[in-house]
Amino acid sequence: MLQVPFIRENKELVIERLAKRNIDAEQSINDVITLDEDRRNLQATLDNLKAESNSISKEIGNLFKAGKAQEANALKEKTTQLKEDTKQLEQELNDKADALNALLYQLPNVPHQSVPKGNTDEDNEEVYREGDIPKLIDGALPHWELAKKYDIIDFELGNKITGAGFPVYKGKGARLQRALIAYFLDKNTEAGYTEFQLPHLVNEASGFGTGQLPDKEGQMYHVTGDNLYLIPTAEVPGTNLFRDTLLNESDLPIGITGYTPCFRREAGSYGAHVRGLNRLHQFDKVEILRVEHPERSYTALDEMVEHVKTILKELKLPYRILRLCGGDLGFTSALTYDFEVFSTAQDRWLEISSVSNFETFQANRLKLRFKNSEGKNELAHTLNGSSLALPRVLAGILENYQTEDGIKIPDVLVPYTGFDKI
RNA sequence: GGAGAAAUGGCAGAGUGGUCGAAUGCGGCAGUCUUGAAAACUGUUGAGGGUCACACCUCCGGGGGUUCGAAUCCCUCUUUCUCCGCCA
Repeated sequence: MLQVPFIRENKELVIERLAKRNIDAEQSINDVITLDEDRRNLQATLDNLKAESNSISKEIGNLFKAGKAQEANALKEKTTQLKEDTKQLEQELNDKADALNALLYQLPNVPHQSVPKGNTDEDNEEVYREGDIPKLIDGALPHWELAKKYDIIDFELGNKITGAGFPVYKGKGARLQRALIAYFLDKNTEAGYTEFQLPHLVNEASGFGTGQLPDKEGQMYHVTGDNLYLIPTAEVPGTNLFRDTLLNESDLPIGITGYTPCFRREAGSYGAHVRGLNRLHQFDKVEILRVEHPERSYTALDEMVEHVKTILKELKLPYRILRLCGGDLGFTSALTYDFEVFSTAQDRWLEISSVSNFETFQANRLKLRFKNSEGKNELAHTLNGSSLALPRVLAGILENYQTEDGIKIPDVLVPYTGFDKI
């Protein structure tokens, strides 16, 4: 959620930057400013009314104590009108605040100046590319065929137990999956992130804190019996660790990592591009999260990008990095870099990581602040990224490492798998 | 799941209708003393809004209510603890 004082002081900039998302926000921004002004005026009036009734109440108390019941009762009558006015003003104030908040919830984060204007993923800007695209063997197969051939992932079995998008990993497939999780976690802790194990179900307040709620509940599975949501990413429980938190400046930066399964309804996204592991309802992901001082959050973003690069380099997978354009940028993000691995057998790029700086957008909802050097409370910046999302990495490995006599395991993973070939 | 108890400032812990944003202790910060430190003593020390600064408003787990007035009474939700049941 954007900060009203920021909007007030940077009106033109906000409108201009939101235009990168192809949003004409002028009307909304003007409304925000007006509603906020009204709200503050109402608040001031209400405060005065309250001050008056507070002092009358005090007086009544004193009169009773002095044994002047008659005078006290006379004063009581005076408060009747006050109470009515207060009630009415409170109602008006609530209405204003609700209207203001409803507007604010609809406004996405202000994109960073480097974000290119654009509509779709075709307008994303490639900023880096590394790794040679391997020459495939004759008769190279896409990963869903390989999964069947080597009997390591069973999609039909998942269909039976749950439904489409819930694959069952078997044998070396399961072991490779576990190896990847352990490898990613080790790389992240080596880089200074603290490992966490987080809940896989979250309450409404958490969904709200990271921006899934309100409005985007369609992407999450809802457990109605207990009014909880299955997490779509570790970002939700991970970032909400810091909800309603006041940190010391010396606590920053904070870096955590965690493995969780992720559950996404992906309503309406069916078609040719969702075969195999490309898009699932349940998948595994290792996430990195940071809480940063506003002055160095973009340095931190660069560090996270570099970190993910080293992992992909070690895995020897061909990848590229995109700076997302305004139209493709997530609602809560100011700047996002997507990592994509090249899937040779499918001849397309697969998104395997998304690294974002949310600046104060989440922190404002979370009330995540730190006490700055002037002793004032200031919103911190939050960032997160995948390192990495498992299924598409797995797809990339299966397809790019296939040989005539099996699938080779990347060298760095062998200590984790215990075998070097499937 | 059943029965009972509880939730107060960084922590511990008083407070059962008015002068309580809240005693006291610990902790923190500043000072005195000391070569320095400790101890002792003195002072200070919650958060949010608002203001140039004051004033003022709000906050005693969340929400609602009673009352001129609520930390205190009532309803409700959540969480924690104890006992019983069940259980990886």
